[in-house]
Amino acid sequence: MTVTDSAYATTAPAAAVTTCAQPLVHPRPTGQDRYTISEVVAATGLSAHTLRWYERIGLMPHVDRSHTGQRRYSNRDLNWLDLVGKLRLTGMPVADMVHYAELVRAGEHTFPDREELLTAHREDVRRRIAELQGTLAILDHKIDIYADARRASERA
Amino acid sequence: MTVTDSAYATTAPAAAVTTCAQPLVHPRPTGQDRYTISEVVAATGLSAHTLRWYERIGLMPHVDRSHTGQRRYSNRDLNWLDLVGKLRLTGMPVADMVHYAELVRAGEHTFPDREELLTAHREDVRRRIAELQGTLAILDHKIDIYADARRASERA
DNA sequence: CGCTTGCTTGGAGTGCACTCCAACTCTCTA
DNA sequence: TAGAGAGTTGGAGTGCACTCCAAGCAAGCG
Repeated sequence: MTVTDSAYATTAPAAAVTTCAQPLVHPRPTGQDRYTISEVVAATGLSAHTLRWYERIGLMPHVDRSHTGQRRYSNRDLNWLDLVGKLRLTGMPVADMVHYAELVRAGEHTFPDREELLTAHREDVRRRIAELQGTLAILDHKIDIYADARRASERA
Repeated sequence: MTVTDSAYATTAPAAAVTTCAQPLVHPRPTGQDRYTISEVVAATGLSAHTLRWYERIGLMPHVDRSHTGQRRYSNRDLNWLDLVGKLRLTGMPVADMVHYAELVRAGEHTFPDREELLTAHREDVRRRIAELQGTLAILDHKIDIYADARRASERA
């Protein structure tokens, strides 16, 4: 297992799992390992623009090319995009994700830095969850008021 | 107590605020009902720019003015800004908040619309909490991997 | 051969939510 | 009376995360 294997791979070995009945998230278009950009668009929901932009800003490991210069994404790339998608969902700024990608490229000696970055982000996510739950209570309260008013007017 | 404009003009605006110990939520600078923009800045954490911008885009009810044309915010305005702040924390787009503000201005007959808007938003918030919790699990998993590596190297 | 489809590029444009600027007025204090 | 300091305005600028564009290349098909 190489450095990049462990680093860019988010979850299970994905290509091997073709027997899986209906993977809900990110169906891998073929069982193979060289996907065109449009296949990746279909698999990830990102636009081709965004995929190329991610590459330009250094958010992707080097994507392989066909003999005609077209991108060929590997399963590892897809796994990486999976992680990026999760981090993005949590509102991590792209700049931070780029930083993380740089750490991954730099090699195993950045493990502590990566752990720290993710731990800090986890704290952030926890804080946000708490925040959202607090707001949920306020929302409930206001909705109750409107619902009470509605029930009162329906009775009348 | 009759609150005249000149009475407020002579009151040093910031003086009252500097003493404030650190009440958790939105300390109301004076016990009164006509706050200057800088008092509202101190109370809400929003910038004066943002407060004026909120007004321009229709996110505020009409803010009262002093005889010299300066804004004087009421406690009701502060309460409204409080709600806006909560909604903003949950990532509600400003356009939606403006829509809600319009409904409020339109009167009580918009109660059902308001209830619907808030209910839809609550669903959104719930979805986001679930999303964040899902990501938390992935974060935990990756942090574990790095932590294991660190402990292994510390033992070695 | 021409046509369509899919991909390539750098750079420009978009939408959101602020954020700042220049030029001005008003009031208070020295 | 001069200057500091808080406030006013419309419009321009900023940063982020895309999103689109124009021009061009390569492969497959009739």
